[in-house]
Amino acid sequence: MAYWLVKSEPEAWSWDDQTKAKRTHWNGVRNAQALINMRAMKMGEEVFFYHSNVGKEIVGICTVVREFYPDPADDKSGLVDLAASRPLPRPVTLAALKSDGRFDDLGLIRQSRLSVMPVSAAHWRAIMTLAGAK
DNA sequence: GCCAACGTTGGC
DNA sequence: GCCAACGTTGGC
Repeated sequence: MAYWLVKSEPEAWSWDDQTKAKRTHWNGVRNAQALINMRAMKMGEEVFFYHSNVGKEIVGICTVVREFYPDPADDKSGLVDLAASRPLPRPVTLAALKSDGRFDDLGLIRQSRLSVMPVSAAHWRAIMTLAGAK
């Protein structure tokens, strides 16, 4: 069971939008590394939903409801489907992760431009604790 | 196949 | 709004 993190600018697509939509096609990813990560996502795996630019915090958790498939509209891209699962009781900010010290090798901090990345089980648990979630 | 120029992302 | 980091493009 792997864990993931996806980023979205809330002005383009926010956690509220994701919650209302129930299930979305996560499309428009062109970055090679992000696509490799998307290919590795399996049904039912959990994904942190991070607000970039505005908020800069992890706000909720989605689950993978459809594994990677090619984008019919763009042969250089592909999709996974994500469904909102639950919000975090307390969002975890980028500043909090940076000042904590345990997350220096988290993709979000190490490679800030990557939009889809794996999260280790240890990091996942630590972030869940910071969020006041189980 | 190299690399300079350019575009985009995202933190500050 | 600025700029660093990094990906992509195109001329050679």
